[in-house]
Amino acid sequence: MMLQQTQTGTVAPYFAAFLKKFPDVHALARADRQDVLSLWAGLGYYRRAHLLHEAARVVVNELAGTFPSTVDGLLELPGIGRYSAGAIASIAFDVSAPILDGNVKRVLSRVFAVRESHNEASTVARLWQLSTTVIPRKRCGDFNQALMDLGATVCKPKTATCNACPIATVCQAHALQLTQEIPSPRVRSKPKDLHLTAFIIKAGDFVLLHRRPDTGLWAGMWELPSAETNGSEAEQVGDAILPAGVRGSLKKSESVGIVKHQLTHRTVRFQVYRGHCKKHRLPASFRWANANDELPLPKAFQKILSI
DNA sequence: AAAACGGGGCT
DNA sequence: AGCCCAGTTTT
Repeated sequence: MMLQQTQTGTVAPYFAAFLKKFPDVHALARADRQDVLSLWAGLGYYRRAHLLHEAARVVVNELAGTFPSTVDGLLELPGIGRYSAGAIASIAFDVSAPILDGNVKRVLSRVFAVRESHNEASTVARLWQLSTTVIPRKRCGDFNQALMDLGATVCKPKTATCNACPIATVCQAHALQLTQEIPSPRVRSKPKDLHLTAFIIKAGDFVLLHRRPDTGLWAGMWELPSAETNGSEAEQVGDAILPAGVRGSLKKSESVGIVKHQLTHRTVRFQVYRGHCKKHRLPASFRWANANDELPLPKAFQKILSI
């Protein structure tokens, strides 16, 4: 689940910490979601953490702790789609199932000289078909992993090293000198601008944090109190989002500048303000947090707090 | 069919 | 500054 759209090198330390805390499916199933999110903090695509937690609960509560071993059974679990079901079935259970991830798409496109864009659903369907046809009868899991590793280490997007490729002799793109042209570039939408005003409100060693809703960007994660600005004055933003007690005793807050944070579909620009006050009782969605609390905080807010 | 969903590695 | 990464779910 962590590896979905995330490189293995990035995942490794998160995976180690996660398994140390939750050694098996039972430990994960009875965990608090906040603790699951804390170990996911910084990894991104936080819905994956929620879905994995749900999947663990299904395995324990509805499947008597036994993990599904078929593609169809795996597809029933939250957060497991066609790729993950095929990968788990073939690698863990030696089922002859195809996979199609970013690496395999690129490798198969080149080997079979598929020039159509991966944006087209029909192209992806064709690649799934090809992935099915190339599966061997034995050691299909090893074969699938080899396909992915070939894409990750040899048949790379920009610098394919065909002279080091074990299957260059059967690669149609190589024969036709089309390796650089395949796959054709993906059409991508431009990142949209998101302007947020964020407040660093401190009370001694504590900082005011707010829990985000369970939907949308950074769902269920904690944040510095913030809101979309849309041209309105930061002071009004503060009036709108800060708890009344905090607002009343807030010493003059001052701007500490702009923090830019780049996401795939958003360019987030934080206008950051700093202020301090005494600790107050807070509404349920707020907390006075210190370093020991380990609340799940997205990278964007980790960055702001490290200023 | 398209959008939403993070963050970082690599060129 | 782009492009991509062991994709899935929701709209």
